Amino acid sequence: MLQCGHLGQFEKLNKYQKDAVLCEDKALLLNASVGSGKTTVLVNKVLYLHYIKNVPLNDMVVLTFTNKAAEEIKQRIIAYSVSPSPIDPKDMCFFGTFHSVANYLLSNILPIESLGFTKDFTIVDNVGLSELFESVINKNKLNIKYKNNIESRLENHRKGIKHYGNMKYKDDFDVFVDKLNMEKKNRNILDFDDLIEMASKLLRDGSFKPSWIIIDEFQDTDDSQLNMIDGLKGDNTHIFAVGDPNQIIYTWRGSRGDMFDTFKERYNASVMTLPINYRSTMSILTAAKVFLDDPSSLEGIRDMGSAIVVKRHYDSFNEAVYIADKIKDIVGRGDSYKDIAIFYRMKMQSQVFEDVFKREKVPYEVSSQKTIKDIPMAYWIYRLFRVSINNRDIDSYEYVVCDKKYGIAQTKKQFNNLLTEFNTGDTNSLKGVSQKILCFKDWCHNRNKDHNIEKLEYEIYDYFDLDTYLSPTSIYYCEDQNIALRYLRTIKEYIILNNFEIFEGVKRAINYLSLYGSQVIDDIIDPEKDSVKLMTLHASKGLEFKYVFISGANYGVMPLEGRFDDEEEKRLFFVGITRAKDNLEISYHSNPEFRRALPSPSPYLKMIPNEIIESEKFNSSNKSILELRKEIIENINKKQNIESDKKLVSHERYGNGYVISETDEYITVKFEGYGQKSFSKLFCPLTHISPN
DNA sequence: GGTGTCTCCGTTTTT
DNA sequence: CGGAGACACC
Repeated sequence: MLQCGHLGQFEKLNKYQKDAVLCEDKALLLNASVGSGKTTVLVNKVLYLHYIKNVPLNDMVVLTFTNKAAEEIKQRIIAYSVSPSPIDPKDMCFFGTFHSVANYLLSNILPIESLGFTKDFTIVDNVGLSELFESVINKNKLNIKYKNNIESRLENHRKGIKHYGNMKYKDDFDVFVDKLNMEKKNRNILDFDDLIEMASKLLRDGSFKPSWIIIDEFQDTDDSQLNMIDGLKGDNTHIFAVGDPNQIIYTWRGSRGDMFDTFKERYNASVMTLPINYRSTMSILTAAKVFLDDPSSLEGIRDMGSAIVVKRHYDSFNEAVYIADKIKDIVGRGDSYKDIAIFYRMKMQSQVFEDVFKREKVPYEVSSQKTIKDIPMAYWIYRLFRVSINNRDIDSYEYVVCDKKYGIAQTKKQFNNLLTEFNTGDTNSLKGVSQKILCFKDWCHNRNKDHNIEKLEYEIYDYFDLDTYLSPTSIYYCEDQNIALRYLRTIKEYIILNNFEIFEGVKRAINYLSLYGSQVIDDIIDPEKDSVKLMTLHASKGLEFKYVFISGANYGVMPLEGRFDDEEEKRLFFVGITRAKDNLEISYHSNPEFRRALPSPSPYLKMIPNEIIESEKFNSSNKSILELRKEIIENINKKQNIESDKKLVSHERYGNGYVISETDEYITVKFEGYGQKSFSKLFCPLTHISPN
């Protein structure tokens, strides 16, 4: 069977990998060491089952945690598609994240009507969910305490914990939960958690039972996801789970540390291992092994390579300057910026690098967990479609009309007038965007079928007359137009792929895309950029780089002091060092700025054997360092002043103040005499005042 | 509106 | 554990 033509790939698999691919046990747990080619095994498993064992692709469910992982798997499978029996991407409809598979099942297969919803439900993102909270509270005049923490209170509630913390005085939270669930049914909307929960519930007594369930990164599974797997599993279903218990770094967000044991017991699973690491030099692996309970589960095949560099810097600023120089060296010797990454424990640690790299002209990119909300144009279009496909989605109507950049209503009064008109639904007297929204369905149905669907994005762009809202004079015009067209193009591609009728297609595409966040348009903003990558240790999981710098490995930072699971912190450090292919450099600071950090190195550094470490002497000859520091600090101050002068706000209690910082959900304001205060924007007691 | 008491948060983040 | 913020009570 191995000589089978289109599986030449098999010959490249090592013994362990091959065994795992060929194993047909009812339940198999593959313990895949770091860098051991687990995705290769997963992809080959699917190909083997499909081409050799004749299991149809749409009889397999392949589950991942991120869209990125799902896309990679699908792409690699397509790449092996061969001409006598090419793979139709449509057959991989059950390949995706837990959420997207749940979405597919609920909108196509499962009887969601029995839970009070219809198949054309809308998925709300977290912003939409917060809007819903607000409207439920206002509508029912509920007294809810700790409004900033509603989400964690809901999570507790779901787990059966009725009281939040040690809260002494009761509020209307129970009523709130009931009303919220009612409102969801009224509006026919589901949030991310609902997708998994409802799908699991309906799968359990349903008849959809695939032959194979394949799960990637199994160590990240949480209880609700395990429930969904349970629901999918029928008497004849095979389960194949791949993961690495040494890379459990997400227990704080629900993944369970004992998931491997649970799996073994519940499904009576056999266990195989993938021990061979192809990625890193022996020095790096030797360091990594120190952090494993069972070092024998990780074998290397590369030679020693360079020693691991451990360096002490005065502080993070000096380190940033030093690394900037070092990066220039590396690039000067022929490697690229994109071969280099810098990891740290906390997001705030990126700032120094950003400031210094900007000044030193080192191209860099901070891996920030962007949501679609961070790309205003994309989010606006998304909300425009939400209300266009569901006219009862008043929250979205408000968003579209009142948005400061693209909206048309400047005041609450103007909005209320527009809303009153909108609610009449009189498409003849309405004008502008309101009319377009209400007529969108008819427009789709009456659209000239002869028009080439390949141009659909431009048709829709013109239909909504988007140019009006993008204001052609704005400096963002071109970028916004690109983003808008890119978003529309993605919708079009989805419609073409699935051969949907236009309105139905848009409706489904919007749900599908809301599970994709900012990735929908990211690649146009950030095309294969050759830049140094800055990210947290958490964000580094799954990636690899030729050069890895781990910054700020001080006592108190790694492991981070506080109520933390030290074992998990250790695994996090392990994840960080095993990203390095050739060179690894770890630093700590003798004068750390972080409050809880001590000037001594992390205990983890002392665990690494001395013979593979090269501790360079601290280089203090850089004369311009003080000047450079001064210049950068001045720049930062100047920037902050300009920004803060612009945004003046007023608060009932604290009086006037200016905005220090602002995110999607929170706004921080400095008041005279009261200092800094942060507010949730949703329940924001602030009003803007003009600078004069 | 002020004061004393209660309660939470610290870090990481995907869908 | 300690500080900041939210809440209750007057």
